[in-house]
Amino acid sequence: MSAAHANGTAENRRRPPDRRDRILDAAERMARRGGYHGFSFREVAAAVGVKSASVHHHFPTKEDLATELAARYTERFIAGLGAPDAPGAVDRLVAAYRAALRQDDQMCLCGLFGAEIDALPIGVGDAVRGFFRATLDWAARALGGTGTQARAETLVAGLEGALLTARSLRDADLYDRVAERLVRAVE
Amino acid sequence: MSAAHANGTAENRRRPPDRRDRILDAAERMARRGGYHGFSFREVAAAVGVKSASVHHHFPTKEDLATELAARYTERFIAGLGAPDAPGAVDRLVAAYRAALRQDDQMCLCGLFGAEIDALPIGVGDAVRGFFRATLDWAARALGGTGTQARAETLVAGLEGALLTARSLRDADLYDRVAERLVRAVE
DNA sequence: GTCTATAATTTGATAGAC
DNA sequence: GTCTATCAAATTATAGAC
Repeated sequence: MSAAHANGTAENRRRPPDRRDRILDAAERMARRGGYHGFSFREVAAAVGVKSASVHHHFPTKEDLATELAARYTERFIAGLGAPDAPGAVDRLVAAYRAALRQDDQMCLCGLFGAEIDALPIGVGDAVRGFFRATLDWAARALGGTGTQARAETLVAGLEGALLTARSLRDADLYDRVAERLVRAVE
Repeated sequence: MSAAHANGTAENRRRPPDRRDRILDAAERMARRGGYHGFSFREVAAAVGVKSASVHHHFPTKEDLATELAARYTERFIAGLGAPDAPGAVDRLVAAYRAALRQDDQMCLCGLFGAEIDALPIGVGDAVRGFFRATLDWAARALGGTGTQARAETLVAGLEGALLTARSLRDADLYDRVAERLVRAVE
């Protein structure tokens, strides 16, 4: 891989985001509001300051764009959680969903895509399942002990639902109340 | 109100669904798959066997249609739960979301709309909040005791998230595992 | 890599005949 | 209440110049 294409490798981190990344940033913001059918090439292009044909150059189809959106979201989400066997792991998972609510003021991308799962192109659905598998796996390691699968499922599903419900009712505190009880329930 | 327009009153229940109801039925099925931006007047009309202009006659705008969709969904959902102070109320709530998963094979309409809440017309968003308030109120009555608000929030949000996650992973049993633990957590 | 231009289709919505 | 016809705008996507 040449240096020109190696954004993300050791020598090329922290560069200003290139056009492709800015397209993904804009598309993610819109998809986390209105879902897969809630954003368009033209809207994304306008937000970045280019034409829709340029977006198609980087992502030929909407399935390509949305699939990469979900894959990048998953990578960042899992990476942002840190090590599942380090102290305070469960609290970090709660904080990650809490940041979506209070800092981003947005839904979890894959939570929203998951709600539309049967209306998504195949590749996007697969990427969404990848998010849930990765997050459940991380949570199971973070919890440890016995019955980790069902306990991880309760925590992750509960946090997704708490985020969704808190946003619907515009009551951010609801998330904290639910999260506290979920954590105690899976301890 | 004349009898001809009194569908739903004591004397006129159980009539074959009229066109307006069939439009709502088709629209609900589509909205529970793809959300607000995942269905169109033409698709709904085709499913019912009429033209899109006829759908507009019953529901002038998409906001009108989706608002009534959410309101009817809420009425039916709450009515289907029965009395919150009768025995087995919590299990009936769990069964209601379970039926969406296993019988309808669909998302909760207001759960999906809730995930898109910031991208919805005002009236639809208000109706979605009405669903969550009504369901949380019912759950709080069903649970009784102390701390009913937070316990009801944990149960309802948890069941919404369990439905969403089980559908995403195509693992219906996940819902049962999560629901069992949620019920114990809020007992 | 971005642009102009455009194709082909779909969208929400309206006018007016029957 | 339903239809035909239509509109203006938006949609995904492609061709080809620069």
